[in-house]
Amino acid sequence: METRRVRANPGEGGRLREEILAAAEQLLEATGTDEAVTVRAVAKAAGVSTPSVYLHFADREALLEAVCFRVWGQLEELFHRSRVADPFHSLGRFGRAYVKFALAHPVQYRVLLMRTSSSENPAATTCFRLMTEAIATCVDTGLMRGDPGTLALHLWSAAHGCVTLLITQPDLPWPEDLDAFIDNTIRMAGFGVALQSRLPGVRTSPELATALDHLRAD
Amino acid sequence: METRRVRANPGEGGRLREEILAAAEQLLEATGTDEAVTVRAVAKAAGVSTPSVYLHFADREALLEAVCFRVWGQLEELFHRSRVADPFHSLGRFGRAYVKFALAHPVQYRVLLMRTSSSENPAATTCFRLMTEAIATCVDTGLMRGDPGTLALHLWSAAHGCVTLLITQPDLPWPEDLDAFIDNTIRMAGFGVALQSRLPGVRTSPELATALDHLRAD
DNA sequence: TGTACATCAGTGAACGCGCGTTCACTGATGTAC
DNA sequence: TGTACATCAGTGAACGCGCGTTCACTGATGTAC
Repeated sequence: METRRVRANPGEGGRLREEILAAAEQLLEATGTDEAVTVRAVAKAAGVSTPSVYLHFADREALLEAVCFRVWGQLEELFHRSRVADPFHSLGRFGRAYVKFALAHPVQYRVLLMRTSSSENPAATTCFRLMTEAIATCVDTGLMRGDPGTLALHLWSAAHGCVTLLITQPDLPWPEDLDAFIDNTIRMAGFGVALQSRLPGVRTSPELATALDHLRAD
Repeated sequence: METRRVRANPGEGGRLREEILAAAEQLLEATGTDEAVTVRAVAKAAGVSTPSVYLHFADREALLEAVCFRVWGQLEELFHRSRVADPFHSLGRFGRAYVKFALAHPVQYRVLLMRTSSSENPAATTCFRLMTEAIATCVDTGLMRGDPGTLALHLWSAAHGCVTLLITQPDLPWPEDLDAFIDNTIRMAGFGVALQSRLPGVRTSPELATALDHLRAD
């Protein structure tokens, strides 16, 4: 940013805040790591002196969180748009949307959900709520059994594991058709949760094979 | 460590290496974060000057990796001991062992599997191999269908997701009986993988409900 | 219309910190003669 | 048995760095009289 910044007039101080956020986000996505988001680097990228950042953010951590939440807000709307009539189908669409959203914003995902948050974590809370709402409708129809919150944690584990393995271990032998893999991960979780609540005692292959054989009746 | 260190004689220089590793591991587990494992802190904890660390480790990163691999080596033997005759039952035992091992060493797990490793990651490679071997026997018996490697990635995603969510988001409303939750996560993954490969077209509740109804024949 | 003043967005310079790493050195031990 | 020397585990002091953060300050704008 070599062009001379135009100073904001009194009353429009919030303008710089947006410029700082944009610069920080760009820096975050360009470097791929939050370590690059130093107060100095952000200020430089925004074409402003370092102390100016402190006019709008209490400290580095507050800036970093604000940047990550900026994109996170879109997730809720994404879930809304994914909703369809059938609850199980909806659940699958939520899961796929979640994974793809996370993979589209890997650094933000890392900051928000892969660090131990010191205080309460609104990102995690939002995720949990969305997952729970989605699964509650499946429980209502009798398709699944048990506490929606706990079932949601199961489903979320699967989606979260898929995302985080993909992000941090790109060198693993991932299948070529990644969309299909994600799809199957979500289906695995959905099927697994449904089936598991109906076969509480099953632990061995013969028992499971017998149970699954009944499905061939179709 | 206030007691005066006894200097190693020529030929037994490797002794300090072990003492440094032990000190670093203790530091890692006591603080709960790898950020606390600085060269200076480790040297101090080992009762030795800072440059001495460089006699045995190329740099800080090499030290950190060595510390984490120290405990990781136990995982393979743990899998060996978990093996039982029935492959599906084995798979479940592997999964539970994996999750519990990871939760017993959360900081090492974080360093080895929750950071993007610059070079090849032996920890991830080992995990993948163990999972694939375990699932291959299930495929051999016809219980599951598909590429063992890909199925292993599905299973691993579920276990990994469960571990990482538990580690990084302890404030979520986890069920009181955590053992049962872990157990169900693993069963969900196992059931899910098996069922998913047999019902490739299912996407909606009515279809799944019909399929599951057949299981009630037992 | 002109002027003194209050407001406040933004700055330059500096503080202090802990870090990874390097360098020339020490000094106890084992060994060759 | 005594002595000179090579070996090598371990050290003290320092270098340079980038960081987060603070402080006293500037200077353009809007406003009251």
